[in-house]
Amino acid sequence: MKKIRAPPFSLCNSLECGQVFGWKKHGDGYAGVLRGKKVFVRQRSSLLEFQGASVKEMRNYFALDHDLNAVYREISVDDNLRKAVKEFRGLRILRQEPWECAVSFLCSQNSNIPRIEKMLYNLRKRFGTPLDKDTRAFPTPAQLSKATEKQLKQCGLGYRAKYVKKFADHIARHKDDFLALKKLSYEKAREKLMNHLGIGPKVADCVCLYALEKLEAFPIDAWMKKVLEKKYGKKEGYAKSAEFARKRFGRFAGYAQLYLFAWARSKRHSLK
DNA sequence: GGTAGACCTGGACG
DNA sequence: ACGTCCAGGTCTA
Repeated sequence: MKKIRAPPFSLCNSLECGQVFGWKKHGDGYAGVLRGKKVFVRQRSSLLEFQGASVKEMRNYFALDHDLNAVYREISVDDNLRKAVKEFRGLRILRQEPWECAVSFLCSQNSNIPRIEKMLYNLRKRFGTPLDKDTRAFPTPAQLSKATEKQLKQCGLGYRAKYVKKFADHIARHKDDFLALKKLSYEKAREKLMNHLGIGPKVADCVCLYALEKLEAFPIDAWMKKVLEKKYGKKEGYAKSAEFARKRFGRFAGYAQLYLFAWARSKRHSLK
């Protein structure tokens, strides 16, 4: 078992806050797939212990280079944030693989977490490369583009099947698109993502934040809408609300979003 | 540029 | 049991 010291870090907060869908509880840790390799990871006090990937890959994926204390200093501008940070300390915004992240959030629309997990599980099971007898990698763009819309529907995607199909076809033909997006500004990358059928403001922001390192992205979903309304008196549309958030929380607004999201979803706070 | 309805599906609720 | 509602939005009109 390899080890990295990583304070402040919380593995369960990072993997269970809803930013990523591919990890499964396994014994005292989690099992998942990273860069096509099966990985097991667990936390013991401030030590991140793992096998299946290199130290460098884990550092990068878990964003151990993010200076969380600096982030906290910038986003702790009111009581809501201070409480959320206190409760979810160590939660990090991961560097997900953009393709998998985009498909995940394409599937997430107008659905719920158990069902999203089921869709993604079905996609892996049916189209992913086997790694061992009970693990499959997330299907590549080429693998998914070979799937028919009907097969995708059989995985439970519903009307999202068409979106995923079209997106897979495009990415399979333009393999470097995500590399290019990473180099663009947040605004440009977001605009390009939104050109795809099925990717609107929210999904685009999720991909920007969780996979393209655009930490100023502030995805607004149903939960964030409630938070903005109940805690900040904001009832405006997406663009204005996001602008408000970026102005208030600064260049790490995305971190503020994820902490507020986790905090709202923990249900210890009435938002009704 | 902003806003109602429809949309696959399955689990929860009455 | 069985209809209705709703869920991490987006498209279309």
